[in-house]
Formats: sequence, C-alpha cells, structure tokens
Amino acid sequence: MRAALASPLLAAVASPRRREILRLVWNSELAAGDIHRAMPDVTFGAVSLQLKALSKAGLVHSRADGNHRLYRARRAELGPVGRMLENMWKDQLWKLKLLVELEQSRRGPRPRKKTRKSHSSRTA
Amino acid sequence: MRAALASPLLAAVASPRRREILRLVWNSELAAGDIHRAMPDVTFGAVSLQLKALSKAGLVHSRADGNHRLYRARRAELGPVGRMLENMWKDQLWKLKLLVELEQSRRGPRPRKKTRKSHSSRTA
DNA sequence: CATCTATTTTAGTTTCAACTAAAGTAGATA
DNA sequence: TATCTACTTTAGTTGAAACTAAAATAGATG
Repeated sequence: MRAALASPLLAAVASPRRREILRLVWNSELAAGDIHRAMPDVTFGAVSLQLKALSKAGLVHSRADGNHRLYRARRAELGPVGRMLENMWKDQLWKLKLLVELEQSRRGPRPRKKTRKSHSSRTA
Repeated sequence: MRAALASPLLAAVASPRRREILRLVWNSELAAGDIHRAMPDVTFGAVSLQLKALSKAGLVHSRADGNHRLYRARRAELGPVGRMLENMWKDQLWKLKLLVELEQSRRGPRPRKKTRKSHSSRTA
C-alpha cells in the first residue's frame, strides 16, 4: 500500500490557493482571466495550472466561450467536502485562519525579479 | 502574500495516512505503538512523526501513561472539518475513494530492503 | 546501575507540488 | 493572412512532505 499526501479531492481543497479559486467560482462562472485578476500575486500560468488541477479532480466544470474559458464549481459533486467549505466560509474564525495560512504557507520559486507587470497587466 | 499547499488543519486532513491515524483515535485513546501496529507498512518513526504533525496541528491530544504515550482525536476542536470526516467515513463511496487514494498516492523513498522486520516487530 | 521496552528525534533520501518564464495554441478581428 | 487577445503547456527551479535507518531519550524493572 503505502501512502502520503495527495488525495485528489481533499488535496485539491487543502491548498489555500485552490480554495481561493474555488470560492471565486462557487456562485458565479468566471473566465480564467477574471480569476487571475483576483489573484495578481501569481502568474496567469500558475492560475491556469491550478484550474487544470481542480478540473482533473472534478471540483470545477469548464466550458469554452469564444476566446474565453469559463469555470464554475461543481458544488453538487463535492458532498461532505462542499458542505465543509461552505461552513468554513461562513465562519469568521475560519476566515482568519485562512488569512494566516495564505501568509505563512509558501512554496515554489520566489520571483526572480521585483517587477511584476510583464505579460498582460491590463488592470481590469 | 503568496501561498500554496499546507494549511495546518486541512493539510493534516488531506493526507490519507493522517486520516487513517485520526480515525483510529477518533473514538478510542490509543498508544503510539497500537497505531503503528495498525499500519505495519511504515516504520514506527514515520507514525511518530505523523502523530507529532497531528499534535502540532491541534488535531490530536496526547498524554503520557507510564512507558506509553496515548493519543486521541480532539473532535470538538475540528468544527466543520470533523463533521466532514465523519460524513466521509459513513459514506461507503468515500471509503472506496480512500482505498484508491492509499494505493495511488505515495511519497518518500521506497524501502531499500525487502525485509521489514528489523527493529521491533513483535507482531502483536 | 543495566537493560528492556516504548517512543521520539535526527540525518539523509526521494518524490512531489507550486511556482516562473517563455513558448505554444486557438478564437476573434482587421 | 497577420495579429491581437485569452488561455494552456513545457521546462526548469525550489521547498517541503513522507518516508527510512539509526541514534537518542525516558520510564519501568530486575
């Protein structure tokens, strides 16, 4: 057997970043770009990869819309996990915890350069 | 800001291994050795480290008992997460998912030798 | 004290997740 | 067709998680 981290669904939800995305598309369908605009501290590519991960884990649905790709949470499919998320989001104390997590947790390479306005910052 | 995986509580629960442990001590207080005996595919050291992680994340309580150290889940403190776990454990479909996860997910070095009966396998 | 038993800790390895930068794809539009 | 915009994919980096083996700690017991 032998196991560790990474269960598709719970692992998807364990990442504050993906939870952030999930929340954005919980009640409205958003384009990848909209989602990226809501989290400008990461590249578009990073957001796209997380969306792909969420898709693969079955947490979000996506559809093409001309030039855009629209995403929305597959709430019904999440069962107990979805209920947990909704409860966490309602709960003020948990909101605080999320903030701390977002500040504390960090992985991957740090940005090489200080400027973060390269590829397409149209600032909404 | 900048974030990624690893939120103390949800990350703790995202690991099938830790969920396995958590379930063992959900309704009864168990010694570290008992827990290890229930998961013979990993070393005692590995179990101990996971218990430490669970402790630090506030998911379990521990107390000394002579030679032993007894662990139990801090169910009340887990809020929505605890409820999710209980629901998942009740749900047969989710049980199946956990099995798949335990088989598929894997990290860390593979065992160097085939014999796994080195340090203290008293086989209960 | 010596030693057994239960557990933790340390050091080192491997695998993986989250990122970046840059290249690639695809629809719309001139 | 060329080009803009929206998005995805690839290659490569970094940090951390899950382990192993072995050493260290600590309580019980002769």
